[in-house]
Amino acid sequence: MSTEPTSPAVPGEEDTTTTLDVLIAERRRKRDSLAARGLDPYPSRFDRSALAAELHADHQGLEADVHTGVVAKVAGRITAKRGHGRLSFAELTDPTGSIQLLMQESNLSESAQAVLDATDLGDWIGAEGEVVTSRRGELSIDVGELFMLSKALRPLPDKWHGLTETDTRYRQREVDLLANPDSRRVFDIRFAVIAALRALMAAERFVEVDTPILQPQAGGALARPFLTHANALDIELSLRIAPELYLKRLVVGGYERVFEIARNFRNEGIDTRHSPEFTALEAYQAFGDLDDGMDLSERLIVGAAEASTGRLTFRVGDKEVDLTPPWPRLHLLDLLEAKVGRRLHPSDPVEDVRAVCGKFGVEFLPTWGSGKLIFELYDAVILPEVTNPVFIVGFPIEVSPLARHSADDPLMADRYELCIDGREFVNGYSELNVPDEQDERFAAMAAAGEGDLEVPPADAAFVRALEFGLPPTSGLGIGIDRLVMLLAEVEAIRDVILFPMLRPEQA
RNA sequence: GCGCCUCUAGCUCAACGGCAGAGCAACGGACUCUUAAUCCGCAGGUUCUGGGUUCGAAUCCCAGGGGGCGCACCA
Repeated sequence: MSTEPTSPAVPGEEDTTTTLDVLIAERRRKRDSLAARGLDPYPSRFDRSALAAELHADHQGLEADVHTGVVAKVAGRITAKRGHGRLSFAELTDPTGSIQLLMQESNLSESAQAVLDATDLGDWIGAEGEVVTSRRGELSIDVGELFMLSKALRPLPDKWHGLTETDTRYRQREVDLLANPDSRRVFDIRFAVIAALRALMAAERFVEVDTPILQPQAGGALARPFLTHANALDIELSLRIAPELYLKRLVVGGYERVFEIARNFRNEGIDTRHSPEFTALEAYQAFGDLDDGMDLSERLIVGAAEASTGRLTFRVGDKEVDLTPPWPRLHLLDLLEAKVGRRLHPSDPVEDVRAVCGKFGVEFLPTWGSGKLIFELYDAVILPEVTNPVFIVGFPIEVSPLARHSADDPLMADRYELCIDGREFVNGYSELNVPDEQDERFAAMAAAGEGDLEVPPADAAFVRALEFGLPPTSGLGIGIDRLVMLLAEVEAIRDVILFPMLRPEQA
């Protein structure tokens, strides 16, 4: 035991030892003290016999000071220590909860005592002993053997306040997860949602597939892609912005029900609701139309909510959202008529629709047609009013280049969006399966959006696939991150993404 | 991209023009029933970085960096 060299050695020589260095050195010293006794501070394995939650469940309602005669081996991180001389308490936390370790010097083996002396908050510890209750009635392990499973060299954040600095929480998510139970709760919901969606889709006889992320031409949405380069082929590639076109090619190929839980990449703004990489479930169902798609959306979201949280009502800000089905299905043009006081239609002269936009403070570009303007009006005056889920049905063809036009209206598409709390959660439609029409729409888009970085060139391979015949198909996409935000009741998309994109740390 | 806010000990936060402090964690000590244990003692700082104003700057000003929020684009 020696004093740490914390004082400057030579005048003029820079002393860069920080508090953190001293804390780490202290933990290294304890680790080395174990090694010196022949105790491996990083052993290869440990046999756990019980989880904290199991112990609490199996020994409910015991009196104080009870000896059960049951021996258990537990493992986890030390999250609190309370020493009393020759008696110590510690809290050991595993993924299911915490269990108290009761350590009496008289009961501890010699090696257990050495491990106890070398234990800091944050260490991975294994403990073996009888399940008892303390004199105050707390369920505990009366420890006989104690094992260092992995020595933590860095100190943990404050046990009471946790880690609050958002920067650190995102950059060192592992620390956030081990220090902040609420962060763990959010991600538990996320992965329960994804597992539930997979199970629900399997039950609906959808096949899960995976399609290229590196694509010669990103399509299926309007967005600026990330670009990269393939050395072997010496070609430019894009990261996908949506899996849509490949999935429909699989339906052409005979996969009548397919889905992909797809990471998509869009090289655009980052804010509370947008992340450059985000996750969407896209599903395509042959012989279905938009009503089948809305039915499926409803089953998936209700099922995922129940499986991950057991609830159907959620707080969002100061509002409550109720997901209890069935959800209303309302036509976009009807809603707009009620809101703006006149019936609008994509066939209206563009000056008329612009006038309505002006009246409601909706800004627009001169290149936009009546259909796009109607969509913008919807975004500005309909969406923000929505709280509980509502399917909004019928969108202008002008903003739906991959959707089938309505049977009775060539300027409107059989497309719907599911809106909750002012946001779009699902976008779905009856797929356009007429190859010539698709080709024309690509060409029209390219012409209208010349110079626009978001408009992709026509996808010839996709059109060729349509020429082999795409059956009538219902397609939909669900934003997983937003769904998790709703179910976990958090405000920022970065709180539901484990390692969100940030500027790299300075060296 | 533009605007506003923020950065102090390992963590959580004070000090807001006048000696940089507290709690937790650490370190030394007391304690066999605590559970945010308690008590005594001790230590811990490039106040994000660089300039400037001032007798004096963590504090005010300028520039830069990280992060957050809002607006715009987008899902």
